[in-house]
Amino acid sequence: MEPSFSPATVEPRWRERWQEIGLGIADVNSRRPPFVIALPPPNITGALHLGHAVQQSVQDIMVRHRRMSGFEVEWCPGTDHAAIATQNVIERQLDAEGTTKEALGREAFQRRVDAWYREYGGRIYDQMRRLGFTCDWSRARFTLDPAYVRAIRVVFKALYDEGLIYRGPRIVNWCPRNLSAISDEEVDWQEHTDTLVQLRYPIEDDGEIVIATVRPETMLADTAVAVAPGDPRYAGLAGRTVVLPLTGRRVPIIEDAAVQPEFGTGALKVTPGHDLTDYEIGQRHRLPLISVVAPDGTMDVADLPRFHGLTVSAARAAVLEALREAGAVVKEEPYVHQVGHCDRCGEVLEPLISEQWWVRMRTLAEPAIAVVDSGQLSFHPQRFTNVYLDWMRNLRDWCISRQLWLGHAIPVSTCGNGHRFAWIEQPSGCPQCGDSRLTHDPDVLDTWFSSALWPFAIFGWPEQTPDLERFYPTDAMVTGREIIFLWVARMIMTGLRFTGAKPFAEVIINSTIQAPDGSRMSKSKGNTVDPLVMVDRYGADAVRAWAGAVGTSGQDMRFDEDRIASYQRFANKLWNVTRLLVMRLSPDGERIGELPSAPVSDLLPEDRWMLARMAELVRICDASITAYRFHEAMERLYELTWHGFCDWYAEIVNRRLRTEASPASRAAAAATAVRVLDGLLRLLNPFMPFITEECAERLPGAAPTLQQRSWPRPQEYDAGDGAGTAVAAVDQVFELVQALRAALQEAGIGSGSRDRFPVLIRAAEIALPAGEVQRLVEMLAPVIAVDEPPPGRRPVGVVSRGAEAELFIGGGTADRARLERQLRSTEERLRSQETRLANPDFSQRAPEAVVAEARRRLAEDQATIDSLRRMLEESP
RNA sequence: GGGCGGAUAGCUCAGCUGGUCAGAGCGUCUCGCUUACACCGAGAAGGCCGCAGGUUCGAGUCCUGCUCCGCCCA
Repeated sequence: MEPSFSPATVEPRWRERWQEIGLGIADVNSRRPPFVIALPPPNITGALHLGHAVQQSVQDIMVRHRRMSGFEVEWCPGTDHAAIATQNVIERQLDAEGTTKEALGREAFQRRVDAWYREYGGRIYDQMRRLGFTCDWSRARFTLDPAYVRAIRVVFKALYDEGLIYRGPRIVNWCPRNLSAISDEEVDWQEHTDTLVQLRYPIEDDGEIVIATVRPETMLADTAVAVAPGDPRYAGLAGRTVVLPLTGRRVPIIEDAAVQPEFGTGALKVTPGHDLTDYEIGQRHRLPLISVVAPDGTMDVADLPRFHGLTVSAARAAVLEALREAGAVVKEEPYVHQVGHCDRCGEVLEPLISEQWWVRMRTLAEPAIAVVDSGQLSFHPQRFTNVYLDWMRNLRDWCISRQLWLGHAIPVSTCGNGHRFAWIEQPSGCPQCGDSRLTHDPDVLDTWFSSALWPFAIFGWPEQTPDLERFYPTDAMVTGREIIFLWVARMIMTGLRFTGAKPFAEVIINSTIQAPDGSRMSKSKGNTVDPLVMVDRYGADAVRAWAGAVGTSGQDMRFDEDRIASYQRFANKLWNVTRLLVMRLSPDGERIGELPSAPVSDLLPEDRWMLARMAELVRICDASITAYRFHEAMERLYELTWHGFCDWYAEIVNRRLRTEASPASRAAAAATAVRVLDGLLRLLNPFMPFITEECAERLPGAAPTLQQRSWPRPQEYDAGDGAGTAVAAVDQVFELVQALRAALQEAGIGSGSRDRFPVLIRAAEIALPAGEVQRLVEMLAPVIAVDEPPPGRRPVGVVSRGAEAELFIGGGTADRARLERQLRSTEERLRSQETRLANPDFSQRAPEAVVAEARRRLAEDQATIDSLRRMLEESP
């Protein structure tokens, strides 16, 4: 084995092995209980980003753990056609070539898109494979697959026929660049500094009212002025008429609760055609709708040639200038507010009235609220339950149409006689009158409409396929919290409505990784981290272990590359402790053959200590993973592997195997070490699959993959009766060793000293025979135990929990200071324990076990103090 | 405006249902290339757990208020 672990040479080999044996491909006929996750489909045009790496690592950890626990695992991957994103990519290419999609025509454009999908469609899968994810690649789905398209039409038609999908003019977030509607959830709000303008509107007959606005150009479309009900400043004005400057249009003053009296002047210009809030006010008061902005984002006011055709921002300046001329401007001040941008192209969105397709959400939402409310479907961390419920209870109808060139065509046609109908198969005639003059709806569906069906459409729904029967409903949905509304909520609604089942039992929200300064990672800021660069730098195992350690903490986390590096070191450590055992125990230095098993009666205290610690670790890992606290499992695995197994146990085993210990002791050490390492590798496999496979292959009992081995059980690490005592005693010995090392170091003797110093140990409080304590201490510190003080040397006193020792270092180094320091801190702890016990309320009200423990510690500290005092008296 | 989350060693973070819980990694300091590992080993320093009250025998851990920071919704 090489002296250090090299991910770059090891990883490809295991990727190939897993592929060869079909790891991840589920058998629909298996008798094992199923465990199923549908991968939230990434955008097919995208590359793997850090968020994916974390989220998918979490899923792979879950899936690998279940596979070892006896489940038939189906982790179904897929990609999403991401209509707007893809269209933008292709349009940019065309632009670079000096042409446009309109010049190309729909068919040629579609060919370009298909070519793009062919070239990049598999890219993200290749990237996922580099991280070792064990998806069921044989079942990979794409939202434009024919079967998937059919599922979408079936859903659309059902909702349409039920009246839950309708077409109508309403206000939408309009992207003037894409010339398409955008859903509320795809609006990217950014802070802008604009000018808040106060405008004087004359009231008919007499008086005036001053309103505040950041969008003066939309005053051309005002249809009312609103004030808060009961606002004393405007008492009696409701019902009167305002004459708008510039247009001279007469509009009413109304009262509406949506008006915030503290904002601006407390009077609001109402422009239902160009503002969402105003639209709702307009609905309530039956105000007329006026549009002054065209779909391309220019002013559409033919009767006002001064403004007609200007862009909105040019019009803003022009209208303001005209208002100044008219003397209508009262005040202008800078104002910071949030402006909606297109998530995909960054363009400022224009709220516009537009004819669109909508889904009525109310009836779909009710069961989706109930299933979460009743606890049948739960969120982790739990607090996201309310985020979901609040949103669901205030749902607006969902705009599902997009004016794009690619995506799922809205399956609706209208015949020459005006009959409109939804269809599943492309129709040749009107089902009502047979007319064959059909016009298809030109719009396509929102991409989220298709993702909403993901958990069941991937398994062939609406056909009753064996996959669907076996793998649906799924067990868990792992995703980011920004996706709760976009996906999760919609999946729950459609799942319940169309399959009668909740699409997954649990929703696990993974942590969000922020840039090191705490800001959001984004491409535009250029502060993103490429997970594959991290893989190149530290290895896939390190990236995954890091993801496991941060992915389910429920907290946002600043990116810290050093933390990934620390898992690279951990992988190297694991490699080297394996290397140690292989070098000691294999004839060829490459692979350990079968080892004789050691009976419990042959185990030495440290063997039992190691086994008991291992059994405890298995229990902790089980509990943590079950509760989705992967960070806890990873932390404990790291801790015991490095600081339990490598630092202590392997050190001892190394010496036991090299010195002339008895054959029984050698066998016990070898068997225990290999058994524990094998267990650690299995526990670590979900987190770090490559390194663990590579190491496990060199141990007895290797399988083609660790994924075919079983998940460790605590009973495998039986340490015999009284293991608890052995653990406590060995812990005490280790503490004694540390105290000795510290004293030696203080005397200028490093741990690597070739000299061995005599030590006289008194360890009556350690529940081990004196010989055992001496044996362990001699293996772990540069000392040699003696029964009598050697003549002519002054001792250096050492006290630890349950033991004291005298070290005989030549020359007699002064060490009173160390003992005094230790005495002070022990006395301090003793005093606080004393006051605690002296309180009668404590001994009466606290649980007995707590009180007993306090007494035990008090006694322990008292003994330590006694030893320290005596040593201080005796030392010069 | 409403809601949620955070504030614990220099940095990034753990601390489950209140009783060693004051921790880890990185960084810093001191030794050491001891034939598994310098991607290492040994030792050490470093924090009144944001502030103020309260509940309790006992509070980073529960309650209230406040101050900053972040996110979501309107």
